[in-house]
Amino acid sequence: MPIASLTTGVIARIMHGEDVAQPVLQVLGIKRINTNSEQERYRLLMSDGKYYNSYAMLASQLNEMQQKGMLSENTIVRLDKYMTSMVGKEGTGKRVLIVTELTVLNSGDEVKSKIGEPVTYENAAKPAAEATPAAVSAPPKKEPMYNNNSSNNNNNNNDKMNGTMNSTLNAGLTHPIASLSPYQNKWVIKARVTAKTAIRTWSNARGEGKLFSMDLMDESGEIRATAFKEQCDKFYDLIEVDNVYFFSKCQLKPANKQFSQLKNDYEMTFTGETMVQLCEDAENEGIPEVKFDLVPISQVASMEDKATVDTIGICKDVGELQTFTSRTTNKEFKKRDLTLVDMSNSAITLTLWGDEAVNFDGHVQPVLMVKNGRINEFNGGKSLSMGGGSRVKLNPDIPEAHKLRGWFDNGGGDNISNSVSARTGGGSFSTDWITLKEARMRNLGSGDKPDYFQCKAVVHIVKQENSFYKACPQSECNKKVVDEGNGQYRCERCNAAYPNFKYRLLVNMSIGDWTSNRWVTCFNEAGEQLLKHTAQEVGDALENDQAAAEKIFSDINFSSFIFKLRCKNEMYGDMTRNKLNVQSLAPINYKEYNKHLIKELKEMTGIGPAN
DNA sequence: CCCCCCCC
Repeated sequence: MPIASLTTGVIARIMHGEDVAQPVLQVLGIKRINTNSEQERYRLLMSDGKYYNSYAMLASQLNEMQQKGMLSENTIVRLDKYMTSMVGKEGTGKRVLIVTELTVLNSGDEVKSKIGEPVTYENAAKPAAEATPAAVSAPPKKEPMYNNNSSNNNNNNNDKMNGTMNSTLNAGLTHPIASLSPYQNKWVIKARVTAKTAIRTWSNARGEGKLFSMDLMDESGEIRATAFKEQCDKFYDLIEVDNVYFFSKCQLKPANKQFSQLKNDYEMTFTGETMVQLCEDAENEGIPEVKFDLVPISQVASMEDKATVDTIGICKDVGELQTFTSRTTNKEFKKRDLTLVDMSNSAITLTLWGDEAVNFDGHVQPVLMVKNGRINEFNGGKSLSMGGGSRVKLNPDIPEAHKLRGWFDNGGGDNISNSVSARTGGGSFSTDWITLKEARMRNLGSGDKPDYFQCKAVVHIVKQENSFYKACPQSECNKKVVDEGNGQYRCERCNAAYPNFKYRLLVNMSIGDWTSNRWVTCFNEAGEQLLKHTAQEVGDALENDQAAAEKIFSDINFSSFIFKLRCKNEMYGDMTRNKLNVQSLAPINYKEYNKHLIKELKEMTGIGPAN
């Protein structure tokens, strides 16, 4: 590669405020800055062959280039994106150059030496008519700003800041969120509010107050912003989720990763000088909407405990508000459980917390779209809980939501066959993958308590005979009834006779995985899941329409599922038999199943990537 | 300057 020529003298122009596209510079040195946090920051000594600038910073998203050794001494680079800003107190501050995008044109080894005899740019004579940055001029106000409150009597200062922001906006000079850092404070971002918390109060040894926080997003990334006390009151009503705003004059600080899952090393705090201005729809171009990777509820059953998931469903049932005291923290919590259903004919519990639980009105059975719902496994069932980065959207205006609405309003939710959150008594740990052969070899089910495991298996034979029974119509009683032959059905448990009964399923079938095959029993709910028909439909078909029954049963032959099985020795007279009951079955989620296979392969061979 | 997301 020929050695690229430097843009001679450009550093003086840039540092006096001129915006020069793609200057070519030489790196004369780079070193890590000591910061209070663990954040890595690098300071560059850059030369244009005539001048050098020792106050250049590498934006943290470019740290990797330094770590890879791409920015060694003498390297020639092209600055594709950069900005300058004042650091430190007005008047005494230094102007720094922040590099956010760069391309290496020649490696340091290639160039070998320093080009020219550069001197500090501060020795350069300022241009006669200095190109003033647009941001410092004060054009007339364009729109009302939500800026300092009136208690700040420095009105001049306010006007200047209004001018600053508007003129920057007029010039289209907003900054990408990814470029924000504590090292420069003159910026305006244009960002969509993707989430907003309720106002929360705190009281601790260091004082008390209130706050709310919000998540902001643009094309380059996302950041959390928090407004305390006065700012909390001032901005809470103004900020609406999904709107796009211009923000400026917030304080940046390193994000505490323990509490934030947003992809940003920093977070920001509103200050007395913070300005927020609504950006009208017409100007929103390029600011992305939140993406929801919607997964059918049925699939959550085969996802990992503690993972997060996006899903959408109808709020079919709303639980009462519950209050309890945490045993570990002694704190009181409020929660409300909702039941979401979708067209996978599956139901899942979603738990709301705090004010969201108190204020939730689900009696109109709205559509709920959940972003980053946290999966909790409990006793073999999976439920969703709102936590850290979770958010929920009511009746979103998207095709999926309208489809669900139509489905549900036409009775779609009446025959939910799969309850993802149903507890199967499996303990709070996640279910182990065990093959059918291993289950035998390990004598699973021989202890006092049943054993639970899951496996991928194919349906071999489903027995039609005795696959259903007539049960007591009382909702809490599923006891088999005796047909008295006079149109009455007697339940021994309730000691009562009824004119009706309900069908219940008790399906025996042979399933096989790659190691072995076993006869297993599906009780009612699992049976409905398996046969994809309600017990009523199956019973009707078996009693009245043999051809329909034949189809229901043959349709599922050789289908594969992830089976969750309960294994227990049971006594039949003086015989002990090892019984397997199907707790639930789910379509194979290949992504999750492959994860399990890869893990197994790695354990067997010791070969493979970490994790 | 918050920072808990719990329970069965």
